[in-house]
Amino acid sequence: MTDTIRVVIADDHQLMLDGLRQGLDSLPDIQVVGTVVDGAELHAEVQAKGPDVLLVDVEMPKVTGLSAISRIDDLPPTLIVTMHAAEEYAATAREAGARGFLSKGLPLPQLAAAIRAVADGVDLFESDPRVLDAYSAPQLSSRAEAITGRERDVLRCLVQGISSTDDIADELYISQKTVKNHLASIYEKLGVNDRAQAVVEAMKLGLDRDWD
Amino acid sequence: MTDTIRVVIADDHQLMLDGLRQGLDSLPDIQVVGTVVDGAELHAEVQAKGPDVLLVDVEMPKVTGLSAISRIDDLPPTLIVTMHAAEEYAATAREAGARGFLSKGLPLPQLAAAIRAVADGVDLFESDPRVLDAYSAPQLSSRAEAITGRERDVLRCLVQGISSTDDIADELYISQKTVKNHLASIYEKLGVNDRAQAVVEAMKLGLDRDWD
DNA sequence: AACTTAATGGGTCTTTCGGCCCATTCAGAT
DNA sequence: ATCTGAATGGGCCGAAAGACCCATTAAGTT
Repeated sequence: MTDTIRVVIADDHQLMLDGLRQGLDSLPDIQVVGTVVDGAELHAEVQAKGPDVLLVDVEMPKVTGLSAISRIDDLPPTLIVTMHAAEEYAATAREAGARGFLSKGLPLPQLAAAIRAVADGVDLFESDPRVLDAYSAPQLSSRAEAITGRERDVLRCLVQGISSTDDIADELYISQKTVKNHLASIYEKLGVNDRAQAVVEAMKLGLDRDWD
Repeated sequence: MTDTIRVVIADDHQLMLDGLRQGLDSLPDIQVVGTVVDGAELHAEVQAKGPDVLLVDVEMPKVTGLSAISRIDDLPPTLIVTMHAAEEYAATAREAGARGFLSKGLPLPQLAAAIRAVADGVDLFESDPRVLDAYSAPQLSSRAEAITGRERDVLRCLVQGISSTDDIADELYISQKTVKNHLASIYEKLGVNDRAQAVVEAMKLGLDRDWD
């Protein structure tokens, strides 16, 4: 249902950009559509990509994160991240139009939760921190939500390399026929028509993991 | 052939840790086996995990990266990373036993190259920067190396969801028979016996991407 | 009480897949 | 000049997979 959240990141450290891109892209509901290393390029990137959420580092050479976002007319929901736990910028960040203020000391799942929250219209400055709990689990797409528990078990077998009907049946203690039935349902729900494609889709949708 | 390089990372920013872990783990030849947020824990982690390479941030609260590594007896090849391009620490880093000194402004592929280089015994302080070029491509495992170009094409079709013999044949402009031949070779080389397992292995070994 | 859905199972039929035999061509290495 | 390996192709056959019908049970919902 929920479309994937398109994110643009601004940070002067390329390593941080690459790392965040990998981390966020690995989640089924978040997609990094652009990165910039300088506040000066942010404006153009936002216009070009039209992201749902902006992730901006305060500390940047030339144009700081805060002044960069304050000069964007149609600012998408924006999160400010900072190296230091410093609250000093928080007030200014809020004035500049940001929706939240985070430390880089947070683990990635919490960042992801914050992204989902602001994408949903939440203003983290005004909210109880506990609202994040509601956004901690990745939102699966409608296709993925339709997959039942037992079907997930079958998919997990597949991505573990247990691919033959017999082996899956042994693994799950059910008959070969039931395995085939589950697979047929999976094919229909994912819009595929064999095991190889099911594996690809399952990984793309993140159905292979039990949620962190 | 080359075993995967086991890496431990020390950085006080959890986000950076999570990001790097994702980024490096996505490479077929590098595996992050441990992370610490504080220099104080580094010693214990290194003893517990016995990594091939250490990746340490200089700036850390309590115990700095440099003092942390200098008190490790059997120091593995170590790279120091820093936020600032500052050369000030470089000399001290070298004395503390580090093999290289990098800025966080580098893109991830270059970090990966540096990791492979030091894992191979190279001392980046003493070497021409061009040595990194030799380590820029991920080292594929022996199984993966055996895969020929055309077989890779077939694998790429599979991970794109083109899984039936007919579709692959159309995609690659060859006969169905040739597709089956290539698949048979792939199965043998990867030690699998159907397309679904081949997809899983291809993704695990990183054979699905064209190298960055 | 009636309804839905998940999970389990059966049967049948056609298509596809994978294993095993083979040949030809061409490029590069010895 | 020979040899090897990659890439292309053929045929054959048994086993597996996928598509299509179906039923039963148990757990929730309304």
